[in-house]
Amino acid sequence: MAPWTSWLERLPLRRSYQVARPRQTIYRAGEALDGVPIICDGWAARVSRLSDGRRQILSFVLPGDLVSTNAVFAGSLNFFVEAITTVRHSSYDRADLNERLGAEPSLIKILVGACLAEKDEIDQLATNLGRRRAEERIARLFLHLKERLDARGLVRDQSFALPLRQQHIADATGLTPVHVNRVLGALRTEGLIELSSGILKIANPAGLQRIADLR
Amino acid sequence: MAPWTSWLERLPLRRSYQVARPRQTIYRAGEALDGVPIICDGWAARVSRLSDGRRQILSFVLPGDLVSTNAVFAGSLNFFVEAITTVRHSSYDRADLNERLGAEPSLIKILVGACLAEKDEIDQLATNLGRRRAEERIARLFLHLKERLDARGLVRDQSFALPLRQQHIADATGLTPVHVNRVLGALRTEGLIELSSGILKIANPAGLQRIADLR
DNA sequence: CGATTGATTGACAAGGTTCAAAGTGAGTGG
DNA sequence: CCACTCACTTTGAACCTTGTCAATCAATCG
Repeated sequence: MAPWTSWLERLPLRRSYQVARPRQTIYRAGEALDGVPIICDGWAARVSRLSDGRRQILSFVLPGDLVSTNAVFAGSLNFFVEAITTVRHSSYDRADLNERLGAEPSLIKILVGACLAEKDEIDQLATNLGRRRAEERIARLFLHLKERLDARGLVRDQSFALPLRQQHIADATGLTPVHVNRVLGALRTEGLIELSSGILKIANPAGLQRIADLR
Repeated sequence: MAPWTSWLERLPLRRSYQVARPRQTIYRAGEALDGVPIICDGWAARVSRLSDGRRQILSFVLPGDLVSTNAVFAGSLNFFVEAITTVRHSSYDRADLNERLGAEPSLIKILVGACLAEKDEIDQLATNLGRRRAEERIARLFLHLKERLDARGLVRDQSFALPLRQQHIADATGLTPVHVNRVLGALRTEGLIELSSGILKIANPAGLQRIADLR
């Protein structure tokens, strides 16, 4: 994959930074959104909330990520954005960005590609939630995160910083925190992962991939 | 909502029709796709398949629908397309369509809008699969289909043709056919729906919406 | 008619949830 | 330095939703 973020970093349109503390809601579904938000630093999540408090994490937004390509074209979004760690974020001015896009067709191509990739990701997520069991979902989540972080050079010796609470993992996989805890215990016991104090090590990549049903 | 399909119908680019029989795979994930397929007649489904045979229906494609806006920009797709009923379908030539898009900025707007709507739909699906129970999922599926068919004038007296087998409903909601059967039984018993010989009647819309957690 | 496909039902198992309690670890203030 | 708090993790037991297996029933079709 091409360096995932270069095109974003090169755009000289960035506005002032904002900082959000962990657990803070950065954006509320439906709110007017003047800019196109990107996460500069820290982890955030796209979240769907049900009326009775149930939550589904639709994706994790990692440093350098556009929150969603939707924001480039639409003035509001249908999901919440929440900070997981302390998050530094900023926005492109939508008008500026669109002007820029008009001038550079190659940028449009990249953006469209990102949008299609986002769609494929959600299709994947829906498939995982609908048809995979707890162990599979969690294994895939970890491997997926590892892949994304690897592209950023944030993985060393099969290990990376994982700032997620078990509640986050639960909300991302459609499970309860208690069950996440048990599955993590099992994965640990089987020697597939080591997870403590915010560091996840994929101790047995092949084994985890087998569980994740990844060829 | 604007007439959902007018822009598609007006494009004079349509190619020859093809016909697929029920249960037939119209497109296989990864296959080269020269055209941009649309469903002219009948119901199809976007389907994700796991290696062990599990299946997840990602969306139902109704008459007049583009299968996916992805096909406008990409030469292959990451899901299967399968016929549910007998399906008449055809494709726009991608080059033709793109040329046309270049000439008509308004068309681009419509297409981008459709793409964003597709993303929101999948987000919805993921949320349903991850965080809602069987009854909720099925109730929402029915109400969602009703809404889409209503926009096409295919709903009369709260009733519409539903060509789905219980297996389809199961694959769309992440359940087993047996459990779908039981939930349908319950919904019938509670007087919320009437379903037989391919006709679904929403007998108690308010009640079903309550179950569906739709305000 | 036999064959096939789908719907329905029952008995049982399993995966996951709920509730509740206890354990752990990192601040924080005295 | 200790006690206290807070957020999170871990564990157990009971429970519930959904899945599995298997059989029967119903409808359609050549």
